[in-house]
Amino acid sequence: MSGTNTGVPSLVDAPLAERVPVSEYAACPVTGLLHRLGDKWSLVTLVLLGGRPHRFNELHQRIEGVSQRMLTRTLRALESDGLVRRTVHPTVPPSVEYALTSPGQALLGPLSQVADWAVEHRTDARPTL
Amino acid sequence: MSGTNTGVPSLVDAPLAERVPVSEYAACPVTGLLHRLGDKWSLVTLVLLGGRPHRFNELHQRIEGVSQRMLTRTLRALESDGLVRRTVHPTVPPSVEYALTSPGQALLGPLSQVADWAVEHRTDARPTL
DNA sequence: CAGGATCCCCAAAGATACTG
DNA sequence: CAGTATCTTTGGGGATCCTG
Repeated sequence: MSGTNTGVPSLVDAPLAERVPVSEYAACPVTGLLHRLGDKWSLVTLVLLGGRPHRFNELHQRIEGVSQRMLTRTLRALESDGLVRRTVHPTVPPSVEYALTSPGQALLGPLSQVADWAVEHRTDARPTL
Repeated sequence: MSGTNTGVPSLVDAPLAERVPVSEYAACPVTGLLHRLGDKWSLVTLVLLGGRPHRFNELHQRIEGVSQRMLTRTLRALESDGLVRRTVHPTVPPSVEYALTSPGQALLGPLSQVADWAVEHRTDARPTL
C-alpha cells in the first residue's frame, strides 16, 4: 500500500534525518514535479494530450483562456521534464505535433490516484484561482 | 474532472469536451492540490508529519531554512485543506501540536506513487539550487 | 502555423523585527 | 513557544506585437 517498493524509500516510510537539510528538498524531484504540475495549465494540457496527440493550435483552441505565450511555456516545460514529445513536421506552413512520452503516459496513472483523493476529499478551501 | 471513482484512473480516460471551459480547471481540486503541494515547504512538512506529530518549533528546527512566517502559512494552508490537524494545548507557555488527519495520511500513499515516478524518471531539469 | 520578444501586474515568497 | 506585523523581492501569468 505504501508505494511500490522499488528499493527507494517512499514518502510514507522515509527515514528522515533529525534535521532535514535544504539540499534534500530544494532539489527534490518530487517537489519539483508537483510545482510544475501545479501551475495553471500543465494538468489540463497533460490530460488533453493523454487522450490523443494535438497540434499547437488545437490545444490553443481547446484550452479556453490560455495565451499563446503560456501554452508555449507550458509545453516547453513539460517537454524538458520528459513528459511531452514535440515533433516538427517540416511542411509549409509548419506543423508541430505534441504527444505524451511513455513516461508521461505512465505518470497519468499515479496522478489519477492523487486526483481521486482530491475529488473525494473536495479540496475546495480556496476562494479563487 | 470526471472523477467517477471506480479504482479506474480518472485522468487517463476522462471524456473531455471538445473545448475545455475555464471553470473546469480553474476550480479543479486536483490542480489546486498540486499547486498547494508544489510550493517550497508543503511536501517536506507533510512527510515529517507523516512520521509523527510535531510541535511548531520542532518543525521549525527540523526543516532547515524555513522562516516562522512561511512555516505558519504552510501549516495553515495544509490545515484548511484538511490535511493537517492543529491542536492547541492551553498550557503556559502554549504548546501546539500538528498532526496529519486521516485524509492527510491517506494522501501519502497516492503521493508516493507520484514520488516513485519522479525519482525513477529523474525530473532534474531545473538548474537553480 | 507556431511561436519569439517585450512590457506590465500583482499574488505570493522571503527577510527581519516584534509579541501574547 | 508560537506565532503576528511590516517591508521587500520574486516570478507566474497575461496582453500585445512581431516573424520564420
